Amino acid sequence: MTEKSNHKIVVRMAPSPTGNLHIGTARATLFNYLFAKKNGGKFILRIEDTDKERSKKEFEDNILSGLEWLGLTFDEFFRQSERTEIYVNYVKKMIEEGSAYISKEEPKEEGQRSEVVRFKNPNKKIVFNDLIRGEVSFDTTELGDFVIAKSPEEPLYHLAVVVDDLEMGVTHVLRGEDHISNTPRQILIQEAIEAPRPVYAHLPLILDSERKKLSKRKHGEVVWVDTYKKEGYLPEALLNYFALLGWNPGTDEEIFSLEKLVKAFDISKVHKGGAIFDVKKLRWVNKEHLKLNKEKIEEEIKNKLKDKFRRDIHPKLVEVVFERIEVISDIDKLTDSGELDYFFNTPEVDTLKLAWKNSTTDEAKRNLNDILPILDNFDAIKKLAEERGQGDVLWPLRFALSGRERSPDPFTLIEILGHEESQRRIKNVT
RNA sequence: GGCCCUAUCGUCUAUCGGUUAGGACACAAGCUUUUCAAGCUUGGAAGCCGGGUUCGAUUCCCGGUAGGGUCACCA
Repeated sequence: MTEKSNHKIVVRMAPSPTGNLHIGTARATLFNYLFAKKNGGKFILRIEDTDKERSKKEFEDNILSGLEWLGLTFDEFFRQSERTEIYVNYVKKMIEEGSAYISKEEPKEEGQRSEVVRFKNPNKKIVFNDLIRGEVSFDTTELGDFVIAKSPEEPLYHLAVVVDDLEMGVTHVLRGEDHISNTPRQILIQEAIEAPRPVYAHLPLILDSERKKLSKRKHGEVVWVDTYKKEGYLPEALLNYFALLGWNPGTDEEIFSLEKLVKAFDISKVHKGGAIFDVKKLRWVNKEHLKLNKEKIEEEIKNKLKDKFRRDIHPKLVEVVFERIEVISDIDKLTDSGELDYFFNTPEVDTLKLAWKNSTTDEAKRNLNDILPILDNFDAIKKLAEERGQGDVLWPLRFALSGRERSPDPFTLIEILGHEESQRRIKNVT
C-alpha cells in the first residue's frame, strides 16, 4: 500500500489552489526544493484541493506555471481530489478502530452536516522537535474532538495531509510558521493510524511593513508571484531574495543563482523570526542579476526601444538605459514618460537655462560656437573646458543637445546623436 | 482572550561568553567628464526592560514588555 521510495529524504510542498501563487508559498517551495536537492532527496508537489468550493483550476494553473517560471521543478505530482478512496479507507478504519467516530451535530451554518466524523482526542501532551525552533510542546486537550471529515467520503485537511505524508513516504515537513499550531493535531492522527512522525521545520513568515503576515486578502497583488513576473523581475533574483529572507549562508555573499543556493543552503541556518518584505532590496538584488545577464538584457532593451521609437538604436543608448533600470518594466517607465524622446526628436531648448551658474547666455553661446569646429575631438573639448571652466563649457553643450537639466554627459550624447544632429542642435540655440 | 512562536542599525542580517558589535539595502556627504545614472570612498545608525549565572553577558536561565501566528464541517 505504501509507495516505496529509494530516497532517504522526501519533502513535499502542498499548496491549496484557492488563490494565485503567493510569494510565501513560493518561498516555502524554494526551501523545500533546496533541502531536497542539497540532500539528494525527492521533492513532491501536492495540490491540496479537498475543498471543492474554494479550489479553482485557474489557481492550480497559476501555481504550476509560476513554479515553472521560477525553475522550481518537482519529482512527483499529486492532486488530493484524485485520492479520495485512499482517505475514505483510513476514515473507515479509524472509525472501526475507535480513534474516530460519527458525531451528531446541529448545523450552525448553511451547508453544514448533521453528521460529521470527529477524531477521538486522547487529550495528551505532544512534544515535537522542530529543526528550526527546537522543542515545541502543546497540550492537545484544548483541541477537543476536532472534525477530520465532513462525512466518510469527504475528508478534511488534517486527515488528508497525514494520510498523504504517510503514503508518500514524506520524511521532512518544511512549511510556514502559520502551520505550527496544526502540527499537534496532525501528530495525534499519525499516532492513531500508526504513521511515522516526519521531522518538522517551521519557516519564519514573510511580513509586511507593519510586521503582519503578508496575506492575499489584505495585500492583493503584491503577494502574487505573477505581479513580479509581469514587472519583469528575473526569476533567479526573486528566488535569491526569498532565500535571504530568513536565511543566510554565514558569509557576506548575497547574490546567488539557484544552483549556488543549493550548494550553500543549510536548514540549520534558517531564522526563527519573521522578516519584512522589502521591495527596495529586492530591486537591488534584481539589478545585480541584470548585470549577470547583461547581454541578454541589453538585447531586450534594444528590442523594446526599437518597438517604441521605430528607429535604429545606438548601442550606447542601450547602455544608458541599462544603467538606469533595476527591473525590466523600468524600460517602459523611461520610454513612456518621454524621458528618452530627445534622443529621437530635436528637443525644444529653453535658452535661458543654457548658461551655467553665474555665467551669461552670451558666454554659453560663444563657448558653443567654439565647440562646433571641434565637435568630434573630445580631447579638444575637454581641454577647452579646462581653460574656460568645466561647467561653463560642458553644461551648455549638454543642455543644447538634450534640452534637459538631467541627462547623460555631453560626450555620450554626441556619440548617440551623431555629428550632424549634434551640430544641428547646437546651431539651433546659438 | 487561550495556546504557540519570536525579539541586534529604518530593513535583511553576522556574532556559537571577552569584538572599536561586522556586512548588505536604504539614507547622507565626497570623488569621477561640476547635471542625471552607474561606480568608488566616507559617514550617521542597533543589542526591548529587569533580575540572575559568570571574572565577564547581545550571547545562557527566569520574569516582564512588545510584536507575530493560530484558535472552521478552509487549507
